[in-house]
Amino acid sequence: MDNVRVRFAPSPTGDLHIGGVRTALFNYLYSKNKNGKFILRIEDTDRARSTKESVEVILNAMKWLGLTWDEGPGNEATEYAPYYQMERKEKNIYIKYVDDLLNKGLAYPCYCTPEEVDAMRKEAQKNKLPPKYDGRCRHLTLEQRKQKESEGKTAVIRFKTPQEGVTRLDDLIRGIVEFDNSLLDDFVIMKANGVPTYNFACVIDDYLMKMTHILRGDDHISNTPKQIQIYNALGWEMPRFAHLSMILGSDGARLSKRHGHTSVLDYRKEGYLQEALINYLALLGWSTQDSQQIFTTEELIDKFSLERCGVSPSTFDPAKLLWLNGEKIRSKTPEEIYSLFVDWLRYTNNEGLISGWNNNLLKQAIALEHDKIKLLKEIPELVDFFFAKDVDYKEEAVVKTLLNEKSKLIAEMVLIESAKRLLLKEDFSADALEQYARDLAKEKEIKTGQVFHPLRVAISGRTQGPSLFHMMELMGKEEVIRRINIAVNKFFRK
RNA sequence: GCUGCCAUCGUCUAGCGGUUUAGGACAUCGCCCUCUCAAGGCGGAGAUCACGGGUUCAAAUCCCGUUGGCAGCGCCA
Repeated sequence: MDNVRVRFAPSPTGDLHIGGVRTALFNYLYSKNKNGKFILRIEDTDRARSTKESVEVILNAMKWLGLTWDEGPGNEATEYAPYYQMERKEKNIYIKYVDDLLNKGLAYPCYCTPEEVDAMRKEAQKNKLPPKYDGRCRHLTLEQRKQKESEGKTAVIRFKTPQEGVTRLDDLIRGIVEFDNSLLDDFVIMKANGVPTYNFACVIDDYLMKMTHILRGDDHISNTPKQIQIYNALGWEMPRFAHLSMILGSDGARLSKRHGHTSVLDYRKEGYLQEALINYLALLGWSTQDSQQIFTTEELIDKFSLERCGVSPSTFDPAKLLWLNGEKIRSKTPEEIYSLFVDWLRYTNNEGLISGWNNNLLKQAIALEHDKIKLLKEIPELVDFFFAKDVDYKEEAVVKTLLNEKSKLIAEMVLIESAKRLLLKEDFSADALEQYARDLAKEKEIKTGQVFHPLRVAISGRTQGPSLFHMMELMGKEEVIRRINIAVNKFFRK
């Protein structure tokens, strides 16, 4: 099939979910792999729940993730606006086909109230039958319709669903699935307010937009027979369908707020890289034969295929995402991480966190902590001591290392000696400093650790941190000695 | 309730009838490296392939059933 055209069609009624992003991603990957087009269509026909904010969230998330779409209603040169169904409704795109079906006798107005329909369904369910609208308005005469309308009743338009035979779906992922037509009811295609319903607008747009493949969540599979019926009624050729497996939360239920972050943008706020999220999501429901885990987005595009999409649902695992994020960060240069970090500060309005920090020092500090960063948001806490005027001595570190009963005297000696001797040191490189520390240990007949640890705590205030001597080198002689003296004054001067 | 989908280590998965003592990854545990924390390296534990029947010389792989999970059943999308 040439000229593959696929779409992501979210409804703007809330945040963009992980599950939605996965669907968008697979559509995107498929289109790019086939050298086709990826389209974004906002399904905003639910006037009560669609919000502008939600549209913004979707658009921002898509852009952040790099899931750019290739087309829109306008002819903008660089960035397309997506399609909006309500805009298309205003252009009378859908009504035309509603009329068409009405004229062909394949649809009819229904005057039943929602309450009446609801009662029918409940009744059916009570009798262990599939809940259906019973089709009572199907055979209303023109006379009766006029009567209803004169009573001021409003109508919805229902589609006349064939009640016999089966509707067969040849799904690209799941194979052949058959649905008994007797289970379908005459569903609404246009609401009383003149807005088309999802199952209708979706078909009209997919056809008009020349979609070749519909990749969507498994939860849509039972909508498919209805949509197939519309295609048939209109005499249209169908796209191929492919239903993706669901993503569940750790408790086996569909992913929701209870499982932590559900909006993609929350992950951005946490300091995840878009490529980590992309890579992780690609692994849910898709795999390569060799079970490769780490991919660049280009590789994903290159290797993606529907044939290798799985059928069973998967559980979202935050731990693996976190690992992947660390992997992605580690694969970057300190310079790149710095720039990602600055973007993150701007995005989260946290620029204040590094006010007064020397950029160059920050970059080098990032280089020293390179392997440890799992989330961008961790960077400040990892390196802030480099920029502190007063060393913030973490109590635990001090007690454990400096004031420990057994090594207190040694720690004091090491610091006092170091303050003196380092002052005279000309070569302040990491190598030279390490040599100095080892020599001191040897001379005083103590263990190297007994020199290293007090120095680390005195200088940084903590027991953990970057390589001690690189840290000292980066701080410079003056600052190191200043800090050692702070520690001496604070803990050893009576 | 009805209908549909699904079922391999805790999790993501490889596997499409014999090459499997079921492979990889995350998590977990241990060891090594080491100035701490990481990262990295090595290794361990972890799956009677949901269960029960078939088909076959041979089944995780094919068929049927059971059970369980999930989804859908709107003038929501």
